[in-house]
Amino acid sequence: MKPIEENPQTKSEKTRLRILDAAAKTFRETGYSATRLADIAAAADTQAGSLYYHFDSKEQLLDAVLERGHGRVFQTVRKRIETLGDEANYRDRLRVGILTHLELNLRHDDYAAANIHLHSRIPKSIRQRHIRKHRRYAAYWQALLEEAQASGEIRNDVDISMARLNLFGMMNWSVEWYRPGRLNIEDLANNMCRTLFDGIGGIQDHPISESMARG
Amino acid sequence: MKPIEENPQTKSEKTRLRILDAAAKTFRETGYSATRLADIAAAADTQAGSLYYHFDSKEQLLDAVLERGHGRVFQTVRKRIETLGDEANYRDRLRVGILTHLELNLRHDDYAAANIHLHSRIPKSIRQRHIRKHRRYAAYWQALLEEAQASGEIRNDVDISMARLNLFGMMNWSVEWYRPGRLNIEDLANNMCRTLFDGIGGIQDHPISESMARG
DNA sequence: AAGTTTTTCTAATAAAAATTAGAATCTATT
DNA sequence: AATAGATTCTAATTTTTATTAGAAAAACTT
Repeated sequence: MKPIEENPQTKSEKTRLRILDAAAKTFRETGYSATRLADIAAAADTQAGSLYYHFDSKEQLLDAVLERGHGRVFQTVRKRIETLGDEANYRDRLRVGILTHLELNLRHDDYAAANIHLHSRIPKSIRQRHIRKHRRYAAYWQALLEEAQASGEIRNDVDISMARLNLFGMMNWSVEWYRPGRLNIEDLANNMCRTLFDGIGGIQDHPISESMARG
Repeated sequence: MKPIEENPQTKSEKTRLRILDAAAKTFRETGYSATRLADIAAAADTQAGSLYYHFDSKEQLLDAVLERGHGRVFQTVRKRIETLGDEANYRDRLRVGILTHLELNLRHDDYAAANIHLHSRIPKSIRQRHIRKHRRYAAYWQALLEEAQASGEIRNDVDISMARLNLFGMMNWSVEWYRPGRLNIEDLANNMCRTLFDGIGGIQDHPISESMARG
């Protein structure tokens, strides 16, 4: 099987891509185990048997979907942040990163969303490889946040790993609840960025509460 | 089929509960579609066929797991917050709520975690009923946050629905990454609470950035 | 246009898993 | 200890789905 072309030319390549799109969409909506090849075929307007001309197995189809999705998110996020240039502050960089991550996951890209959706539920056989990729992506954000802390834009008492996990939580959970239309993705990104940096608490100081004091 | 007893007495009730525990654990770890009845049976130390003496179908098993899990989380969170009494401030109430939610989901309760894990991927046949329950739980937190805002502990310009979704994101995503041992759940809860209220940003004011200014 | 290659379809086959039936075992009651 | 009822096991059966095989159709070459 040839690698997936970004710009399919031949009929075969176009069909392969159509199938892959259908697979991403269906996996995302239904989960890996619960989707039948017949579902994917229907979404791609073909027959289950025909899929085998382009892919060796259901598992390989999943592998291709995850591969493609992950690559695109990482590349796009990095590129858009780099475009801001060196003078940009970290808060802006992070907002752009958040926006890009959300746009890909919520609007453009079933491939990306499938990655999140299937996160911990991929069959063992292909898990290893993809977990490694997730780690690399996490490491990228980790570095970004650490630089932000070094620059003073994040307080020194903040645990960066924890901050990253909280941020990923906000972002990735949106895949579960977000539905297009009602809410603008840019607003959502700005909101998450603001919540992360400034919190939602009032201006006034909070007295240290009991359970905090003993901790 | 009788309702599930909280304190099983008869042999039958005990076995039913053992099976349900096994189902919750397995569903949580593997997802609904991907777990086989044989897996559940193995975890319950019995045979696949024997499950049918206690449950009518795999689907009914899932239904029972979700039911039980949801009920317990909601009840426990509410009770522990009420225990704080009227004089408690909202930040403390929320911290206790977060802690309880996390404890149930990360440590005690496969039933609870299965609820989150399967969230949007429950078979249509039983989805409706459970979505209604999730809504009720969400409404409880929504009210809590609205009261906090009314009391002044949350800024007036904060969109409470969004804040709730962000908080749920932090909490529920932890089910994907948390593994017992390394990190203390109380620390985690305190951290999330602090991030939500105070953010991670430095003390100094941030100049309003370009994209914010035009929004 | 005839023939060749590529692609897709239809209809088997095979594998996996849920469910059922009936025999076997266990538990409680007398 | 004998019996009846409850529970569990084993071994089918059925259902569902992935996968394969071979025929048909489409596209391309000469």
